Amino acid sequence: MESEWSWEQNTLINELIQGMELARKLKEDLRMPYSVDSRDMLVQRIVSSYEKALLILRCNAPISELQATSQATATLLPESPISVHGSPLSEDVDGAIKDHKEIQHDAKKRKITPKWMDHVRVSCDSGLEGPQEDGYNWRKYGQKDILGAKYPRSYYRCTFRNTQGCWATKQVQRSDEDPTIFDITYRGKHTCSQGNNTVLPPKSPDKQEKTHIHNIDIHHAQASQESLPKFRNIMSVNTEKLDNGDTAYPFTFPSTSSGCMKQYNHSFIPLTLENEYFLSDQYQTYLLSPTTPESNYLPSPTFQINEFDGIYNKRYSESDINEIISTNTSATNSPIPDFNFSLDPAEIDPNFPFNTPGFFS
DNA sequence: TTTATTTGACCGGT
DNA sequence: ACCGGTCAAATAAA
Repeated sequence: MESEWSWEQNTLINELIQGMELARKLKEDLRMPYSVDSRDMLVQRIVSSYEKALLILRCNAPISELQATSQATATLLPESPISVHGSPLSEDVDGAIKDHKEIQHDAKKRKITPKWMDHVRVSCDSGLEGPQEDGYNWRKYGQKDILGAKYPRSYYRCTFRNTQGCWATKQVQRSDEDPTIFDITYRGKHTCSQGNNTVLPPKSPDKQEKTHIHNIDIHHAQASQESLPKFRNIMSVNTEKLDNGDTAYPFTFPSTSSGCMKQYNHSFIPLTLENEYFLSDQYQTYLLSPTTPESNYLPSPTFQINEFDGIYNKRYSESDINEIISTNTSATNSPIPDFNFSLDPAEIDPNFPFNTPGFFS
């Protein structure tokens, strides 16, 4: 928790500094006669930076505060999950209820209590394979045709399930109505190092390259206003209040920080900061600004809940053993967040109490 | 050779 | 019996 907090502090400072630098760039840019697009992009990035910073602050706010906020604005479902989603489909609501029941049922059976669940809606146009990049390493373990659904549902589990006992899973299903939209259901919280440190373990250079190109493409498309890969991230979050009174606070950045978000006014009210935009303008399209590549690796700052005390007592397959051995070597690398920012004292108002006690309280 | 994906089989719940 | 979720052998990709 200590290192996590530190990470959040760093990220917060990073975002604030980034916002400040971008604002300065914008200021310079305004003196030039060119590139309105560039200005738009800068503004978007500034907004995004402050948005994330505020999100971090918010998620570290006292629980009661968060609760009050969410309950004041959200339409509550029966059984109390504060369900929020941007989907116009009532199916999501049903799914949330159903999953909630499943969780309760599972809790009886296996003594494993997934604490929270997100429903994230991501869409992208062609050219991108789908919402696979959400900052975590997933391993596909199944695919199933679902009754009444055009497209099959894919099942993923955390790559580190066996090595670190991380039981996070997700399901990805392409929307019937809009095939460019993927409904992603997250189950369980990451207890692996990528969840704890909220950074990805080092990827292979190859993968890093791919990701980087991916981001560049998005930036370029936005900057040039051509063939914009419209990342419409309609986030929805489902917070469940559990029997023991614990409340887990979902928090997730969009799988990409570039794109366009839309929220419908009849939907539930998410807890996430993005949705404050939706509240202020209930049918607003919000363009997420492109940010630095590393910001794409901002997974959920984890409110660590180690409820997954179930023991993976199934037999290991040969590939699993291989996975354990091979992944352990990389896991010991202790990935260190690469924030790629520097604190230039000259750039910061020395009177600004970044490090005063209580600033991060 | 290692790692990830595919896909039919299997399982438990309804 | 049906359905959704998971397993694991086979296969593909790196």
